[in-house]
Amino acid sequence: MRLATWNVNSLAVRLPQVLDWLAAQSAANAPVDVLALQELKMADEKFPAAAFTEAGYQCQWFGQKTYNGVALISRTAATDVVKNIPGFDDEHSRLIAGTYSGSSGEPLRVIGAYFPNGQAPGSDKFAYKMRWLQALREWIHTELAQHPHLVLMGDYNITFDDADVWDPEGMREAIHCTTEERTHLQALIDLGLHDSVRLFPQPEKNYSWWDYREFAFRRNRGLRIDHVLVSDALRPLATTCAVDKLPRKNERPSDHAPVVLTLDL
DNA sequence: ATGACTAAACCTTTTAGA
Repeated sequence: MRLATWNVNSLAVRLPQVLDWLAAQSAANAPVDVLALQELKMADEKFPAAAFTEAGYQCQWFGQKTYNGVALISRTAATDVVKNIPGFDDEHSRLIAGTYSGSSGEPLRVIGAYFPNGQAPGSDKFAYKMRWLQALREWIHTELAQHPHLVLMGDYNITFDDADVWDPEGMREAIHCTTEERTHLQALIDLGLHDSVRLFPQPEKNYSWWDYREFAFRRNRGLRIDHVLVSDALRPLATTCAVDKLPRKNERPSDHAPVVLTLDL
């Protein structure tokens, strides 16, 4: 199975690129089984379900006007779909989960999430990010008990460490790099999850997001903030995980690139 | 330069992203 996450920064703008990318994966004999999208920035009634259906995919989506919004695009149908963190009252559409079947029928829980940005340490938005992270950890704890094969992927808006930051000195304790955010990320890891990208050899300065300004992509001034976390039971089944920088070279690209995981499942 | 670019909406200006 191949799973991917991609913050598309407006699905209305990026739909052709998403369809092209999915088709290119299939053409390379590496079809994507589940693609988690973030930042749809569209109300549910505007979601282009027909375009995905015509391309051979099923969809679950949870959008909102202007901001946020997440979806799961898949070859097979999802069951037990959950939207947002149960028990956490949230005005934003940030999380969607579904259960899929592996090649031998074993269930795989897939959670796609758009973590809050947090704006700046000390801000109201930062406090919301911390509350959201706490609620996520508590819910993932219960999810892991029910679903040993679990993938939590999306735009985390958090770097693990200096290796994920193009300018670690300049961004010391800045948003996406604070100790408080990284402590929450580590708390997720401590539930029994693994950073798939770090399970495999990677290029130097391996990022998933680059600012639109100042030719940041061309200069590879980026951050690794899009992550694919796999559960303990899935870890031995992971065979590759990498950032696909190709779509970031498109005309009118998203500022994020997809991250793709391959599983022996 | 709390800027630079992109996207959406209350659209020639503001809000948000990261």
